[in-house]
Amino acid sequence: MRQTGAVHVVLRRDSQGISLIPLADDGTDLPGSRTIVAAHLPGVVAEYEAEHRPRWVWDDTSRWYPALLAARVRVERCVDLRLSHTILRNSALTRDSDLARSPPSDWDAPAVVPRADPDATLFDLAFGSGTSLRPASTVGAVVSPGATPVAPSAAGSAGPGRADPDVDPATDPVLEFRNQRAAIAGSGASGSLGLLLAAESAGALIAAEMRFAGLPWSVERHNTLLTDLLGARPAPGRRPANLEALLARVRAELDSPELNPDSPTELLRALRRAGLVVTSTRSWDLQRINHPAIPPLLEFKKLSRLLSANGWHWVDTWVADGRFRPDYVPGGVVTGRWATSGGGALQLPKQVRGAVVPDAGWKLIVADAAQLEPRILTGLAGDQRMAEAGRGDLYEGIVASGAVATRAEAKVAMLGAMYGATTGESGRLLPRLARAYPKALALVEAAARAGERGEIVSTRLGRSSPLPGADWRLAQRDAADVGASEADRKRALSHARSWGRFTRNFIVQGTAAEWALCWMGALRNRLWALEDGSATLVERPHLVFFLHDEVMVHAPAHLAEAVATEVRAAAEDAGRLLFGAMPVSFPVTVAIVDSYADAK
DNA sequence: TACCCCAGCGCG
DNA sequence: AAAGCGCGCTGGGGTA
Repeated sequence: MRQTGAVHVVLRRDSQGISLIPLADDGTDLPGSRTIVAAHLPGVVAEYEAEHRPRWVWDDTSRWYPALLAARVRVERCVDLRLSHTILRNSALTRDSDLARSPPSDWDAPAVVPRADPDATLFDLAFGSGTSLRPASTVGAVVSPGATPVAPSAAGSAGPGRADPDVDPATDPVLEFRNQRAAIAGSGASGSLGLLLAAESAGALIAAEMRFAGLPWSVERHNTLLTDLLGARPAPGRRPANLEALLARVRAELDSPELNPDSPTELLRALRRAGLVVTSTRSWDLQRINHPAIPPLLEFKKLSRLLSANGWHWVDTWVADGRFRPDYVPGGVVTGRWATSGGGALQLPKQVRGAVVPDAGWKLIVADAAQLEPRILTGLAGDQRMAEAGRGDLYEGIVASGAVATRAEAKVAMLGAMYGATTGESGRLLPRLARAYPKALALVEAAARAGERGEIVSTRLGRSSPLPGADWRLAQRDAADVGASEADRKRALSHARSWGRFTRNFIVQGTAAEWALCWMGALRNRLWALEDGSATLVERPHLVFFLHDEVMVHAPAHLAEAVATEVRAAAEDAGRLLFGAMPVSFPVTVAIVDSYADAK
């Protein structure tokens, strides 16, 4: 890999514009620091990117990167200081660092996502600091124009990072970067932590790029789909015809002409008045009841859900120019999984996936990591026998080993092991799984016991679970008191067990999230390398969707097979990155399709 | 009016 | 033949 010039370049908003501050790996100053006006940033970043391929260091990817992408500038790598800070703040590996011992700061606050402001320019949204960078200064004199660098200061810890008296030390990315490098260096696990932070930061780039590119969405197909199921789009405030008809049947059968089925209490009352024994209005519970009102009611619930969650209003709000652009939130879940904000991108029902279609001449490549979490557990535990069972279909392999009789049993038992099932079929099968795969089961059991004691557990790369909350500790304390009642002890035990199920799952879900980040990061690099030339991100094969253990690439049709190959290769990359020589396999199913609905 | 919580259901 | 993890969103229903 070509590596000239600075390894890291910090971007910092200063009173005079934006400073670019080159730093060595350990955070010490390198020559070449300069300050530019915000409007020049994309051009300057593009220059650096072409010449030095630095790792950009910034406070929030979601704040800097969208405007760069809008200016057709893609960066190869970055350090997202806020996401990194959160990991280092909580990791057991860095618990003795200055960073972890310092009081909460601005770096612990959630990212400030710039909200749409009709009067703000693109650059205000991305780079405006609110005080030091109002439009007047943006259009003013260039502080340090073009390629003329500001005179470099001598290398040392007190260089450009403190040169600007207007920079608040509490939010200075240079100081924060140095703190983080020190925490990593002192952790004794700089390899895995470094990989984790690189993967997390790559994820932040991908999240911004996926939002920029958008998920190809056919409003027309979506409308057809809705109309077939619900009837034509109704006037505002009215129900579609099919829904209205179903509701009429339900009301008639329950003899409740005014019934609002969206109100659980009202519905429960109506069902009881009709002589039914019900304690909830959940579809799953209602299914078992034999009454003529139930089938239309279940159908109504299903379609009503579609209408409210992904109906015409949803399309109007979230789909524009043939693209669905959700707000991805990397690290939004404690386990390290992504969350989304708005649009419900991680809950796209199968019902509407037919509306996800590629552009003309393009394909969607949909890939799914098969049985990811059990395989992650295999690697975490170093369970050779489970690795052996997982050479093909893992569940069939478990059956072949003689542990259980059917594939369905193997699946239920594995889920129970990872979630902490105690009763039912899953709980019943667990001992048999434990006999066949003692190493794997011992690992999740140990994580559960740690959680029950209120301790922290960590993923493969070093993301640690939070401590239980105040009410949890209170419950344990009350139960330990001499005057504790039986109810107190039961409550404490229930809390403890519950937290144990969380920590049990945390190590698996969290390590799976790390695997997925490595998979996507590797895939992103591989996709970029597929084509040369000046084509921008969305003119090349690019990621458009991510769903925990599933990715989607939008690519020109002639490259679809090549993309499929890279997707598989990237999965192998991820397995090696996390588990090294451990022979655990991560097969992926890949579908090249003209609609998301046609994948698996 | 604004906000919070719950029930229910979608996804992995 | 169904209880065990992690989420976000909607509509109802309550409170301030």
